[in-house]
Amino acid sequence: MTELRLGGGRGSWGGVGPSSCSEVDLEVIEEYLQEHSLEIQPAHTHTLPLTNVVQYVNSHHSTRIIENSWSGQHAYEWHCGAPSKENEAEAPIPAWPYPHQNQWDQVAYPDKASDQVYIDSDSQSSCSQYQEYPDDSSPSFDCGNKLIKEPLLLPPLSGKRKERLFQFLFEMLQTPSMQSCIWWVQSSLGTFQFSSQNKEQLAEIWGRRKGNRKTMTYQKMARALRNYARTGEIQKVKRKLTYRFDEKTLKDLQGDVNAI
DNA sequence: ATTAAAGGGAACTATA
DNA sequence: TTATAGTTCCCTTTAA
Repeated sequence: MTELRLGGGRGSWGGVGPSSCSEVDLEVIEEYLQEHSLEIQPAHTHTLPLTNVVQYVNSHHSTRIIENSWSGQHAYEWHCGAPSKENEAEAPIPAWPYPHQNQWDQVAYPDKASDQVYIDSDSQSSCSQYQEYPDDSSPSFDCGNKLIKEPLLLPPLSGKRKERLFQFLFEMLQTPSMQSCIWWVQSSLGTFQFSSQNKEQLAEIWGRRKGNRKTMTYQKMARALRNYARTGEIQKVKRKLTYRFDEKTLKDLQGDVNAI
């Protein structure tokens, strides 16, 4: 009971290490991003610092919704019935976060993920509500690659309105490389789902982007998500790790993205 | 019975 | 200074 508490809060800062779980993965990813930093810059970024590449992209790319759907029809169904591998096979390294080349601009999504990646699959989800569940352990991407560090670590620009959580999630949903962490269940309805295996990594990215003192966890991120139930941006749906953007929110987000 | 996920109160931080 | 939007902690409940 001798935890050092600084800043009057509950958190102890200064010695807080990163969460144990995915530290290695993040390092790898960050390195990867670093290597590709130059590729990221060009087309859309003008003179924006890397820090904001994603944010910039977020508001300037066109909407291409990648949707992973699944066959479950009831809450929790896929967890037990569907060929979920979540309990055993951990997804490799979650694909990583950065929209390396603003890919969704006119994307042909990565072959590797094509098994379960659909472009704007609303058009494909005509027959039943949900079709396929994403294979959580799928995307093979370049697991061994490294990703950029800066975008994840630099503090956000001051003076700029910080990105909100629901915007971040929407952005991640458009990011092919994030498919192993989050995917559309049904994009037309704004329903999306987190990966049981990789949700923590997504949360970490969020935390880093926000420049939080401590490592963000899914639990904490979900707490923020629950606040949206009050304000309406996102509602929880009765299915494991599944949420839904409010209609208006979804429209706004899509609008932002299309208003290039 | 165990565990992961969900839910929410309360205090706190950072920013506009 | 106040409001907003989380963040952090912690505890309880629910469901598989």
